[in-house]
Amino acid sequence: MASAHLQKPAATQNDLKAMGAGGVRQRQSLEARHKLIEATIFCLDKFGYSDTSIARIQDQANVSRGALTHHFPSKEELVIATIDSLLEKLLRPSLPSKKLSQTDIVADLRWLARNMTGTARGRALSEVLMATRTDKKLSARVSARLTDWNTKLDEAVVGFYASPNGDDDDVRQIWMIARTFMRGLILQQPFTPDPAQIEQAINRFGALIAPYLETRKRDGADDAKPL
Amino acid sequence: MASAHLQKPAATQNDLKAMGAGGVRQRQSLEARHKLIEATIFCLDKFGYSDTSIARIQDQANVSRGALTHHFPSKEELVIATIDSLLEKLLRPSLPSKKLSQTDIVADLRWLARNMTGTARGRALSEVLMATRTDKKLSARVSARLTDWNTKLDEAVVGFYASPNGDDDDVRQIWMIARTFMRGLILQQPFTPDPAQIEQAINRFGALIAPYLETRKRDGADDAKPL
DNA sequence: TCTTACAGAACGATTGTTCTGCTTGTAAAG
DNA sequence: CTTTACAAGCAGAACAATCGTTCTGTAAGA
Repeated sequence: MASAHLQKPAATQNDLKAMGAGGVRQRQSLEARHKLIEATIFCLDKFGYSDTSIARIQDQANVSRGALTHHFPSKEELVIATIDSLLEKLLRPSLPSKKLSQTDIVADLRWLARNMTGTARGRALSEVLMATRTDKKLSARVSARLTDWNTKLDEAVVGFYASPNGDDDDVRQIWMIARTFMRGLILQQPFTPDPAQIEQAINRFGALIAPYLETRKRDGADDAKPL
Repeated sequence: MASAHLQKPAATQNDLKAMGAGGVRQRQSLEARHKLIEATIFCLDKFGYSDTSIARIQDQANVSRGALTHHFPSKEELVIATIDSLLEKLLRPSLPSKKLSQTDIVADLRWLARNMTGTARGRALSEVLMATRTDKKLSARVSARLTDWNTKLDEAVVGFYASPNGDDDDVRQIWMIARTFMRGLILQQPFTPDPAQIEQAINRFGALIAPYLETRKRDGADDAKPL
């Protein structure tokens, strides 16, 4: 029989905060898992997917090799748990200070760009996305999660924006294009090292799609911000 | 003193054709280099950057280990030569059958998408681009080539397209955005596996930028097609 | 004759995984 | 409330496999 923690989803900060009690054992376990996932994200961002080795991760996490293999019996498990963590955090970014602008779509796009290319989490996700292209084993295990996540995102987006012609599908498509453009920035950066030029391109892109979007009247929960 | 072939640029098909004569020795050398570079591109596309090892490349190229290390004393040299080859071919795509449409910008964009995400060369380039983000040694050696290539591309683009308001810089920016979007498609694909949806997004993106571009009257050489 | 082109063994370093042992929280039995 | 048994959590050695590089030796064109 598999141990309990292996069937649990990835440990997150929320989880850690949520369970102040609940057993010393379980708490330590979740803490270790969390540390390892954070270390993996750090390494993916700093060293890239190919140079993110088990040794480097356990080094960064200050965790013994035995502890690592105990929580994640294979590297694949660790990567998948990391992806889960990345997706969850990217879907519910905790930005209590800066809410949706609701008026300036270009400003929202800038926030989106910063979230996807200007943070370690965003870059780490890009690294694993690139890896899933060729790693079929990994792809088989995460593709469902990715498409699900994308669908959830679409729903969230439609909750925030509307099309002038009332077509929700067009809103979804426009934002899918926006996300694609943002992801492309990571691959375009080697060609265009000047940050100012990148920023101008983001603004210009925002101007291109702004006519086809309008913010929807908010009528309730404001816990999430769409990517 | 370094050997002559190390100072030469990457061997290309053009080079091979150009020098039918020129010494058996040099010819064999260029041929081996070409085979190795092509094998590297194949492996980058099929296995990804992290799983593209020397052993796999020499296996794919049907070349001995000694030959490989002779032509490329380090893996970095091979990767750089491969990048050079990729950039050159992508700047001068030999498409004698299908010339620039000159009228349908969306069709040109589709061609661009196919070239960047639908070919082994395009995907291989994406792999190394992702690698340069974290591999500082590699980045230091290729960043100048990439920015130069980008500039050349801008010039070519301006030769083909114009802005309705006459601002060439705007043409450059629009096409830079287009290239960025295309690159993003590779990273977006795991989220959107449906090819039809991708194609629709490409068409929609084309419609977004088409109003800001018009084809320039061609007045001469039609050897190159801009990316 | 001498350098280029190649063949292939050998190298230490590092990869991810498996294994054995030890500590300790925890829950059931007394 | 103790005691006891057992699994969870963890430490670290050992593993074969593979990584990229370096080396020595051979064949052949210039």
